[in-house]
Amino acid sequence: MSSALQDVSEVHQNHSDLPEKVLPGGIPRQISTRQILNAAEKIFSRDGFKGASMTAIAKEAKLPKANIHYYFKTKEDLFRATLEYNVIAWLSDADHWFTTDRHPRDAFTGYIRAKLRHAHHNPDASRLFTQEMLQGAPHLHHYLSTELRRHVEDRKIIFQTWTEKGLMAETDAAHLMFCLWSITQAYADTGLQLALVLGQEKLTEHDFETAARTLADIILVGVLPNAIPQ
Amino acid sequence: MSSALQDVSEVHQNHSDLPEKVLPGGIPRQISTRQILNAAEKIFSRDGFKGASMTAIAKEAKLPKANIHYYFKTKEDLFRATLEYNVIAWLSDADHWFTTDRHPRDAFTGYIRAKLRHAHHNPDASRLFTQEMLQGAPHLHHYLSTELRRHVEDRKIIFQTWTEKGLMAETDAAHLMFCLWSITQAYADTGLQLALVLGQEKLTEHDFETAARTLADIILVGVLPNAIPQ
DNA sequence: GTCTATATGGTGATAGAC
DNA sequence: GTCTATCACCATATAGAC
Repeated sequence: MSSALQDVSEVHQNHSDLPEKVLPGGIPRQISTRQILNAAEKIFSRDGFKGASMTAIAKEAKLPKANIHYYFKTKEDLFRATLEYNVIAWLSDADHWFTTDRHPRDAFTGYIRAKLRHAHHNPDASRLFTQEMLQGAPHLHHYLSTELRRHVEDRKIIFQTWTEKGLMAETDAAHLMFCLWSITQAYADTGLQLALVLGQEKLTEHDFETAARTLADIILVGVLPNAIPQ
Repeated sequence: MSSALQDVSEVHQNHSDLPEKVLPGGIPRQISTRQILNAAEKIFSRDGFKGASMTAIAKEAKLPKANIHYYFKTKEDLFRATLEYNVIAWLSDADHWFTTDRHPRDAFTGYIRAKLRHAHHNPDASRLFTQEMLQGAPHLHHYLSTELRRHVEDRKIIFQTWTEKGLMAETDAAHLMFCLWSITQAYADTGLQLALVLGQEKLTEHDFETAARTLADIILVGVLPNAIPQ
């Protein structure tokens, strides 16, 4: 299942365009496992690891409960597989926007828009990640302190380059990335509730557009140089 | 229990300085219920509504499980009470910073610092709120579409006044508040995991200080007028 | 008011027929 | 590979002794 960990650099709107080979085994096995993983993503994201039940996942996948245990021995195994297959690839998906040859203006705008698109189209994967973080990231501990940490370190260097070129104000990279990450995360996880506060039924494409623009406006002005407050 | 819904305008670091009368009944009942509610806050915030067990809450509260059911008839009742007692008051706690007579610079700085302090000192209440939002806010539906919506409407008017006075750039109030809210929320809910990414054991006071400063820097420059990007 | 003991139903996991 | 029937266990909730 380690192939699911590799960086998926193309932007995709759902999992159907992931390469077939990420799931091992024959065709019938692939169909069943994918069905199960998609169901698991939905149920785990809504109820958390403890709160989710194998019965609910089986019902969602329209398969007998025993089949789930045939493909994934334990609930724990299924959860890990769901994180790896549905979440981790998605996590680093918007990252190709940060390269030294880009202008920070384009990089941040592009990143924010890409992440918000993901938020809109893969709300379950996003919520699942948040659930895992809320519980203290027991399964992602290693991933956070290695791969994700490396990502942040890379950003730091790119930001420094931009700052030296005079393209960007001096900012703490880790906290800035955390800001961007948490806001886009929030739009995915609690967009419906935000709509409630706004007095709407649900978030429209237009709201995501407004969100992206407001966010980019705030971040950009705050991050680009030559803007002195007060 | 409706008295717990009222606005608590003073900043407090934990629940011990809430007025005694928010919990009805005699002294022994007060002691037990508070013990239970604090335990419930901790367990529900970690495991969610479905994931939490009455056994775990009882163990945390150091009381027999039957006593919990004596004071709060069902798990559902306990959850509602926990939200109302531990969360809703805390939610509107940092709001007194937004008044027309303040300069937006002071208002935003004050709000961010106050909210981050809460995040630091009441991580469980914060996480519990996030858990509830993740599950679609089934218990807070009414609160979101009435009281919280009114809060956002009030902010909108204050921001407009500031904009007219030339103290603030024109910004979408709802999305700006959502930004502020979600970031501070994220520091409370996933601060430990952020620390992991930063390569530390836990978030120190110094990190919260850096967070507050970075955040205020970004937001302020983006929100105050006369700052033209690029 | 407090707690022990228990009723009733749902849980993850498996054995074994097909 | 698939699914029915069933296991041992843990959940919420309550009855009734103190």
